[in-house]
Amino acid sequence: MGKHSIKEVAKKAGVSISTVSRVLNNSAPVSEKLRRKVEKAIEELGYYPSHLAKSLRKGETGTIGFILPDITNPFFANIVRGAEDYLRNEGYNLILCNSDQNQMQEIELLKVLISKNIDGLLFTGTGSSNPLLLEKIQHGLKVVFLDRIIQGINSSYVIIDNKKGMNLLLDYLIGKGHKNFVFINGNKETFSARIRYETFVKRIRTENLKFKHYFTEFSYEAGYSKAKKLKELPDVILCGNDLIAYGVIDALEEKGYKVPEDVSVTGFDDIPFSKHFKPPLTTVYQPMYEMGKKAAELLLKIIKGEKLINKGVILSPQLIIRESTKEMVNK
Amino acid sequence: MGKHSIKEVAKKAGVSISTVSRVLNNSAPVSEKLRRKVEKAIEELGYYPSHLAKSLRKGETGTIGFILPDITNPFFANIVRGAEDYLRNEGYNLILCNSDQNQMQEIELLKVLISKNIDGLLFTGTGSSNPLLLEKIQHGLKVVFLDRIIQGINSSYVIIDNKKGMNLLLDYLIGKGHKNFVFINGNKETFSARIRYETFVKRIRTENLKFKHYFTEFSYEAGYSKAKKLKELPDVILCGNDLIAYGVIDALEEKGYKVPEDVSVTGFDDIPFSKHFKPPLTTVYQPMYEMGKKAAELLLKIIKGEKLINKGVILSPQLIIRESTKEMVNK
DNA sequence: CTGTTAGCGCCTTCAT
DNA sequence: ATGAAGGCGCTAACAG
Repeated sequence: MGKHSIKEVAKKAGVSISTVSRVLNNSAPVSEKLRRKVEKAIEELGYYPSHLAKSLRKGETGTIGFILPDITNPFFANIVRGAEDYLRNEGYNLILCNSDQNQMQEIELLKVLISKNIDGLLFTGTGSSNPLLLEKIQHGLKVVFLDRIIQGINSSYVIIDNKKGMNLLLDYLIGKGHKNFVFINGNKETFSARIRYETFVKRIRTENLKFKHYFTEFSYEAGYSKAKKLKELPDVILCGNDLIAYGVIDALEEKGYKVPEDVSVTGFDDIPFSKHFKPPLTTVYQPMYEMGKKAAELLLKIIKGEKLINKGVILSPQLIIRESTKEMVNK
Repeated sequence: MGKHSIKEVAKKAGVSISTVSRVLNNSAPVSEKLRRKVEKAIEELGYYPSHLAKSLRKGETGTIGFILPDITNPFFANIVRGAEDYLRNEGYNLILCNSDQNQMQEIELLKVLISKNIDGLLFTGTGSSNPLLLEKIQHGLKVVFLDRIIQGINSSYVIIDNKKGMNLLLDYLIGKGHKNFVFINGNKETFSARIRYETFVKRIRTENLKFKHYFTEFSYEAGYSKAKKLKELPDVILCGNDLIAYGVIDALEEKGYKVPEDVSVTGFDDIPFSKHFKPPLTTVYQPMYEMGKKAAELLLKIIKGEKLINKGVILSPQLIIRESTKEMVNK
């Protein structure tokens, strides 16, 4: 593809390569005459500068890595979109990596990305500590944690206020008379799952209500199989995310129960499809696109060495009441 | 982050840089003694080779570009997952770019990716011709078109048999007694939309049935607003993809119609949520993950210069009958 | 088997 | 304002 180097341009224009470089980057004054010659040569050759060589020289690649569990989950897809839009506008590209929450995988990916000299990393991983990542951060790797923080790593992050989200949900549910709770949560190691768990238990206890809690996985299948095994129905089943809720509802209906008549079900995330689910899902909205965008913004600031006012951003969730929950009549 | 070069390793190990390079790449025999020294030095320094420098030297970056309309659409997210899984396994990374079907954007993205020396490109763009892309291909850029072919560009591709998909759907619908059709299709410029359109019209005409056809966009909103404006109801509304169908059904229900009692509605793609939609969507399944995987596979073969048996891959769609369609009783 | 050397394409002093 | 030269980190001849 029109593989030309700055050298050829220089030759064709009858100038030195430094002059070409100067007009290319406007890094120093160049006489009108030479500038025109160079521009003409560039035009005729269809020359593009090699970002690669520039990267090697300058130590910046203009690419950001993004390690996340699974792009197939709309929650992450929307986050990625927010990040990519912002980065693209700022002249950066995104290398996307699916980790399936597998720490080994995360480490491999991290090695590759670093060896490709990414300028920074967006990281949505498991919550367990990650020694390699920790080390790299200490050695200067720029990273913003997205949606999930890792214990023992002091770095920038963009998360939502999980405590608030859970309490919003509980306020509503308790207000509607629910007294007996089951919480089918996501992965135990995941930051947000833990926070929500703690908030949930604390609140339920102070209110003196009944509950059961299970850590599973953030997937449709996990919700489905857990719900299949449920012996008795509570007033409401809280789910770690919308995907789990989908699985739970499907399983429940297969067992002959009606949602919300027989049991209320709630999700978490409000991915775009939850509005169209049968029944439309009561859930907690997370500003996914904005999370991605804010994280990208923050990362770029860090890369550019700006003094940060806030090293972390905490976004607000929002309660979305739809039709998978009901008012408890008596009890 | 532990910025060490091969030079430092060489120095520390007391050997030449070529020896280091040799043990790194196993590119030539090295005595056990030196090898051990080098390995020790690498270990102690925490050295990683710079993929960047290697890329510059070898002219290969081990990264693939993927230009697609919108990762937020599960259809593409699943394709991407298939591609990324395969590529990661083969030691490649994916740079993800959302184009929003905007040709200007596509061209900008293409320029950036080329200047970053991608080894190949996965492209899901508009159907209109793209002069820059055409030129780059002629100059040796390796690309595989995914889901959509561009007129006048002779390159490799992975698509599904849209004709078959449409006919499967029509077989079923006609068999169930539907006689009056509306087709709310996606973007006019899109390859698959055009093929389906042609197949549809041809078939409906030979069967001597009634129809109307509209090109819109592949989105929920497009389906919603088009359905809102529909004056009279046909027996069935075919939709260009599942997203459009979601919008159509929602609009219909807001107008007080029931699906499928008052009108059948079908989608196309079978994204994972269509099974859970209210009502569960009758649609045409496309093997998304496999499409991405196959495309990645094909691209890598091309990059490695293998002689191809098939320059294109056509995958088979599958009719998925659920509850958004019905048997017509009389008429 | 091992070391020296010449670039890959670019930016950046340093002279002029 | 312009050019020459060095080097970013690496691989691939080429000697020895």
